[in-house]
Amino acid sequence: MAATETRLLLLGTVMLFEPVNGYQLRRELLSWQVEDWAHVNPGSIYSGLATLARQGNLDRHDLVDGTREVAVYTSTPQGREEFERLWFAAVETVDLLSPLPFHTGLSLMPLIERDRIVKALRSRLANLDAKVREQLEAPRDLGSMPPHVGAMADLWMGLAQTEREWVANALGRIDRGEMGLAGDSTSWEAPADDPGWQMANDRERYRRLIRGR
Amino acid sequence: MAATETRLLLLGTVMLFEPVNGYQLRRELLSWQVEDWAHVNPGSIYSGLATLARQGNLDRHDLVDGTREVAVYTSTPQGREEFERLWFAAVETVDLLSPLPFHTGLSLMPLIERDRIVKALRSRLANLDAKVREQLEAPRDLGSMPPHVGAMADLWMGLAQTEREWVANALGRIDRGEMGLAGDSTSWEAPADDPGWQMANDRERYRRLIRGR
DNA sequence: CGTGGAGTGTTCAATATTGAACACTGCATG
DNA sequence: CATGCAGTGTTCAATATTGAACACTCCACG
Repeated sequence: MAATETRLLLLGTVMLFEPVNGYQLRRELLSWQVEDWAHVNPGSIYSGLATLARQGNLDRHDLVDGTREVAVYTSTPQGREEFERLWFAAVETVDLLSPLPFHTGLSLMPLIERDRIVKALRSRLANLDAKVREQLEAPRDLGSMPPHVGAMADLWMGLAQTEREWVANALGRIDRGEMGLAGDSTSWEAPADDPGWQMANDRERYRRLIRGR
Repeated sequence: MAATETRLLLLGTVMLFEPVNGYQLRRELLSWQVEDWAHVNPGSIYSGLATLARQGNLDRHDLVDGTREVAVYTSTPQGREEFERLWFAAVETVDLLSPLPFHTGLSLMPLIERDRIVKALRSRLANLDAKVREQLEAPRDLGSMPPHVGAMADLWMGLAQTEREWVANALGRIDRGEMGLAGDSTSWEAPADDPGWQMANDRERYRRLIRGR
């Protein structure tokens, strides 16, 4: 779990679906096609959850569900604070060659208050600008570096520019209430055919089992 | 060494500077500011070299340099083949959320023949186009996904577009012989003040020591 | 000359990651 | 009602990664 985005992702997903077991998380993340970007294979989910529990960011409940034993996780207050911290770091920190934390953060936006999202994105915008300026003003020892290195720097600048525009645009959309965030006038609702009802059932049962101990 | 870009980077850097020891590699990579992107801390260099040696991609020579023992590495024929394989995979494979293999590949361009670079970049261009088309034609269940997910897809498209243009442009530059690659009419030369002479000395000494065993 | 700080070169224990494999429950099929 | 196959939920040994710490040399400075 060196890659802090695994922490962020697991903590966030638990918060979205708690109480929840490892397999449900795996299924959910697969359905987000997260495996395409984050590197979450079954093993790292379970060990990541264990680590987060050991650190006091999650509570582990060993339930007996019917005949079956199942390990179900819920977030702790400390875990929710940790999530906020990680989320801010992921969204504010610019590293164009490791975009995963940022993308992970974006995908977990709904867990953060609207005002704080705006604050974090504005901060990212500033950081992007700073990095671009830094790059432009760098003592471009032209001639001292091979041409392909210069070309790579161009690519980097292009990516920074693209992201900058996207962030600015996103801030506009949020401002106009178009991002479906909590507190927007027209907050987004999941469609009615409801593919997640199964998990909602489990969740309710888990909740009762936790209470009844 | 799950991240295959560490393999690629180490193998390539050894090929650039062989015979070379772990510390020299570390210094060189630091000077490329590689630690900013790839995650190479001292430990992973040494264990990565050990792994590559165990697999027969590198030879390890335990030399006595003056009074000091030093572990010096050279590439094997198998290692050079492996490098080509890894390089092609890194440059051809499009994963916009893990740009490191591509960047690592770009930084090691000088180790690859010009024609093969062109081939790989053309292939990447095709793969980028394919992914973009796929994304556009995806059954955009508009309304079935929260708006922030759609916004993330927009970001992804923008990045793909930016990279596409850069690759097309780079192909043009290579074609006009502006990239300083081996075989270009005006191949690029390091400036004369020669910051690498120290390593060149060590290299020569290591070569003699290896021969004299 | 000793004392210490910077540079060189490497190891190592603690931790994380990988993905194959396990164990179990339905349940459909011949 | 065996057989096997898809789904559920988790563990584990092998491997990789981390970064602090080690051991050494060189050299400057009081």
